Amino acid sequence: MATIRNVAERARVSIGTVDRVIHRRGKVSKEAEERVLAAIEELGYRPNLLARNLKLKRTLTFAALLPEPQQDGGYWASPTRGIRRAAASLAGHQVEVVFFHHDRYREDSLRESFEKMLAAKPDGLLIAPVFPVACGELIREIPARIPYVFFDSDIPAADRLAYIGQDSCQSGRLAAQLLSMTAGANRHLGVIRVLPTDYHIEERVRGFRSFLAESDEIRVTAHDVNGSGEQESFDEVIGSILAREDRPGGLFVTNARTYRVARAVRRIAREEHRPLIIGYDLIERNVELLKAGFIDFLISQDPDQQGFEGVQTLFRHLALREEIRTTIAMPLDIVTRENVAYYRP
Amino acid sequence: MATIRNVAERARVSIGTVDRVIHRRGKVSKEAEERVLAAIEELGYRPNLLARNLKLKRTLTFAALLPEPQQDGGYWASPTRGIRRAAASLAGHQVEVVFFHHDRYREDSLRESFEKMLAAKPDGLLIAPVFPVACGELIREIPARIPYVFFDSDIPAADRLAYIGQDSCQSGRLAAQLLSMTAGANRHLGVIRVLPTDYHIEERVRGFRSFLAESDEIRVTAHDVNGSGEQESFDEVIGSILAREDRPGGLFVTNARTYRVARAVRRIAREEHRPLIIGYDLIERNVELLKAGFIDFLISQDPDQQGFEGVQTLFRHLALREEIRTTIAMPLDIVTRENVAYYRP
DNA sequence: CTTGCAATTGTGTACGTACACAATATCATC
DNA sequence: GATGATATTGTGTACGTACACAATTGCAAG
Repeated sequence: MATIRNVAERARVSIGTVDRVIHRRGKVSKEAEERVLAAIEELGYRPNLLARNLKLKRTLTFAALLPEPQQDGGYWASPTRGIRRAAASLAGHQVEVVFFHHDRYREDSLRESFEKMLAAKPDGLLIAPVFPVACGELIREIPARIPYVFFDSDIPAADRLAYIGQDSCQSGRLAAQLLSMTAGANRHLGVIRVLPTDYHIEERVRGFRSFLAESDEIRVTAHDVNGSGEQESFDEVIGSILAREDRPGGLFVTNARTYRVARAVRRIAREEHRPLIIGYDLIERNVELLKAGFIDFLISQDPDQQGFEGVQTLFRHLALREEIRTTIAMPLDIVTRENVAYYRP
Repeated sequence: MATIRNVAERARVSIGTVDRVIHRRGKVSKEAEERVLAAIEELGYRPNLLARNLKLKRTLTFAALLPEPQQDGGYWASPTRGIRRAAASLAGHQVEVVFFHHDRYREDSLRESFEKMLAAKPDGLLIAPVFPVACGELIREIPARIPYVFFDSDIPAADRLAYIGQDSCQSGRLAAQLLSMTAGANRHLGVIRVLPTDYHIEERVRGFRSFLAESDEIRVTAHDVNGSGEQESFDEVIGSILAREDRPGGLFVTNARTYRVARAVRRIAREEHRPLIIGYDLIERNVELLKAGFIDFLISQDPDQQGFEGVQTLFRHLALREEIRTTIAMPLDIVTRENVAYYRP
């Protein structure tokens, strides 16, 4: 394995010059720089990370800003775990992560956590921008030298290092495909839109409709239900859907509250006549009902992995100075009773 | 973080003595040793692996033993890529991987590559044991100090460091679930067993049957076809299946040759009456037919990731001295036309 | 041909560890 | 007490890198 010294010898300069070229610290003549770059290329030189990190003895501190882990049915525990996992695997590289959680439904809580996060002077940020508008403002306060990565949701206009997450529209298409294949003779599907709506929910619905628009024969009806309300409100909406003459053969639930729809269906519909149910996210209550056979499909976007990749991305950028792709899409995992055991929540 | 020097100061000895205690190299008085051990304990000293490995200047060489990349429709290119990817990402840690490919259908070719591999004196092995019996014999030749990891297939009796791969039986169950959900009113499913059969194929069929055994009403018929034969032999078998009075509503193809079944079906069946087709592996020809709508589902086990994880596992064991889980199951990815873009082949 | 100054290049040290080798302590023997 | 042998302990160097600082070069002005 070539060392900086080998490069220096081949380029007929000292290791100091090679070092300056590698770190773009200037003060190098054009000829020397060219020879060094050529030598690096020819020898396939890669800096020895052991030696580099040993010398730097640097501790990189990343800050993660996301909702409280237990919110949204424990959904946010997943990226939290992924971030922890990444931090542990990079511990040998002196990487540390500090968490700043906030209330997912209170904007002032986000602002407060955001300020605290900046006050901690981290080397990189990992942000789940659940309030797109507020976040869009706040990120202007981030000093230019601090790179930040979005996960879960995106703000494309922002000067982010990367976005890691889902393709909501495509996941809606996928749901439509699965339901139209499994609904059998029944050519009517229902969409349960859980309020308050957000970007993901709208995109999912859009994708769902766009897929079905291509097939002529399937009809879609949409139904709104208040997500933060009591179970009764779900029972009511589901009850009215199931009471229709043309009851749908499948229901598409647009977010993680799928378990509430499934519970309502379980209570109201006779087992052999229940509609298929497809929803989102491997939160505990959804998985339970999937295993029990009351939910048929869950679409997951490996939120654990999103957190993991986020930390890795910051690390690769800051410690390894790698080029970073700006969008990293997670697979659209289709999870059923039979493969649920192989997916991380 | 405490260093060996801190320990030496606290124990009132030189770092040389501490070093001798740590490595149990003797030549240390009882009193000194006691003081050193106490100091290590009190300071919570852990050797810095960066510095250790830097000093030892150890280059880890891993050897990968697997079939030629282009075999099985290019299937083996995937783990090859994953292994390369891991090697690249660990290049800074002085990790190198050497490939030893063999002919997937010739046992003597395996033996030959195996000997070459051992002759290269690698620090760790990554093996796809496609000939379980022959492999079971050959691994006895591996010196005890060289750890090895299996991927793709397993030999549980072997003293492997880890197995990374698929749960074939469960994937069969998953296929059965998907087909029974999508086959609609038709309560008859077909299994296409591609010869020569192997462990995976048998397990997949077993899982498929075990799922359907739990439901009373679905009937299964199995059909054998020679995988290495001409397309005509496929056409013939499929033709006879489709000519039956009770033609199946779905076909389960037990390995990567799914594209051949799909082609036969395309040629013979009228589009609106074709059975659903579910098969395995994101090889090029399968993906093409999935996108074109002639295959409905492909089950994938991220073979790229299997290779990647294999290298990472060896690295973590040898360089970081981590504890290793002995079985690492890949997710059973369900791939359709609508989410295929998000999966690596 | 100096001198002064900027541009460029080279050198030394430290990071924490492993190990060879030098240095010192201990102790029996004469 | 001197000698030598052995047990114990301390020191120096190297691993490959980053960076501060020293040294050298080039070049225009005097």
